[in-house]
Amino acid sequence: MADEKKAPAKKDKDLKLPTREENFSEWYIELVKRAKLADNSDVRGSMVIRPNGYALWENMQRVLDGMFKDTGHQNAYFPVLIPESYLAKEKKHVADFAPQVAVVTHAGGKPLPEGERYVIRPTSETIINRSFTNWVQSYRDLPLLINQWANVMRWEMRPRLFLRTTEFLWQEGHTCHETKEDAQAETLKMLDVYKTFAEDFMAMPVMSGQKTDSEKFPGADSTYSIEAMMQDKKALQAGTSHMLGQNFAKMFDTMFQGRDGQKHYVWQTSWGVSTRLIGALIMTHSDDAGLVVPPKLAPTHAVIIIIGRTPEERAPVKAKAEALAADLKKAGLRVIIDDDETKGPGFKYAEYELRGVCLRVELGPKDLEKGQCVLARRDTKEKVFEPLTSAVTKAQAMLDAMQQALFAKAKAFRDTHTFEVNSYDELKAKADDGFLLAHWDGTPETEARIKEETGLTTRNRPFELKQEPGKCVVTGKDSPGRIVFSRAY
RNA sequence: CGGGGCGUAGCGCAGUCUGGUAGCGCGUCUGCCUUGGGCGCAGAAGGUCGUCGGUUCGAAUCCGGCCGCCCCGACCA
Repeated sequence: MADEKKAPAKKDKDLKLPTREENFSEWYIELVKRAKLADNSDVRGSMVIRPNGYALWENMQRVLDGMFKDTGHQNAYFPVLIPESYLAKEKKHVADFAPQVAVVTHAGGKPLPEGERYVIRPTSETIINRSFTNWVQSYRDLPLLINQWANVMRWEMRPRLFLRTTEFLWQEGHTCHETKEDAQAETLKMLDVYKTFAEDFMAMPVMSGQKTDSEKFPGADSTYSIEAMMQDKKALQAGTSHMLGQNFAKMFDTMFQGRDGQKHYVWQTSWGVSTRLIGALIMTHSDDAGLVVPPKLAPTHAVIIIIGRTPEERAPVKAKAEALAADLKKAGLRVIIDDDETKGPGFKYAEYELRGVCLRVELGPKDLEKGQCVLARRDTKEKVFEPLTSAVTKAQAMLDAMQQALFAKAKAFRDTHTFEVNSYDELKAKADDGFLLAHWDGTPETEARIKEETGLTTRNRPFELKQEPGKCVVTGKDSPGRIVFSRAY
């Protein structure tokens, strides 16, 4: 009695996630940890990607890699260490990346002399161009279409699981072309590949368009992006594609002998998406119960939960579950069976919702009597009783419907949070409301002023947005067309 | 780099103000029980209290240094 302690009881807090409404950022972090997607590591800004999270990445990789191969690209691998001198070759490139680059100053137990130090790649344009210079001799070697899957490192000041980590995984495509037009076409083609991937597989609507000069990649002539809207109405740049022009070719003398017999610099592109996409996926679809992932990328499509009190009850249920699992797998679904007797069904329902399994199949003695099972969809929580004979086709139909529904819901959300604004006051007033389409005079000064005063940045000038002349909301000067402003990750 | 918070069992935390045997919940292990929305009972294992030093008969607790992580801002995919 005397030593009665306040024993924090098992509260909702321990079981449930913070809600998106009360704290979006906390919700995201807790979800990532509780769904076992990733852990923080002891290395600041770095994370451990756990099997549940890595499986998502593997699925993304598989699809994207197929799309790259279909468009004629080949994979290769270049070193993680880049001679520091390479980076220094291009002033703009080095100046913009310098604060983010980790430098290797010691090796072999000794300090490396100045000039022989290495940087850990923040991106690979320079070292890849070093090779390209050797590989390209003639116009017959073009186009050269290369991709690499790799890790890169950028020393970030403010890391966030998946969205911005010091080390991250990505793919970087690097191509060389004979003409400017070919390179420009490649840049836009790969941007479109990203858009297709985002929309058809991630079920995440994106706006593709051109970045402003101040948001451009260091060393590019022009940069294009796909931009998505998260559930907190902030924008997330989900992929970029760069028209590099001849900037890197000139640094590394990457030249070819043309059809005219003369030497020419190649025209280049580069493009990439990263593990940030996992963060985008989470923040686009997930809810307060946990992770929601579109079936096309889900590591697990269905979990069959066996219900029954006694071994006598469970045995026939288990046999039926195994038969059903086999049928589902035959139909191409990724299925697991949960026969753990130490956990109750309620616990399991919550657990698989947290982990983002698309379909829950409940199977118990009562179902066997009726020759049915229960199918529950993750996104809508819709629960149906389905005869076992048609369970496979029903499951497929539910997954298809879920894939469509996730995209439709995300698109509706984005569209209802996209506004045309026609004055600076309106821009300020709606700063937290989503995507704002506004006229801007095109100067970096005005762009910087808007960022300073409102926290809004330009996302891109979307291709799908008809460009009609107007007046800048800040300065009143001429504007060629509206551009998207938003808060952003 | 500035502002804030934190470091005690695998996880979440109490204990620190006011120094005196290291605690609670969850999880884990054993056994029983239970199973259609986060079951129950009994028992058990598990901690150099971030680190180094100081004060003291005695430090998780007081003092000082260091390290690390998280959150909020300035940089970024």
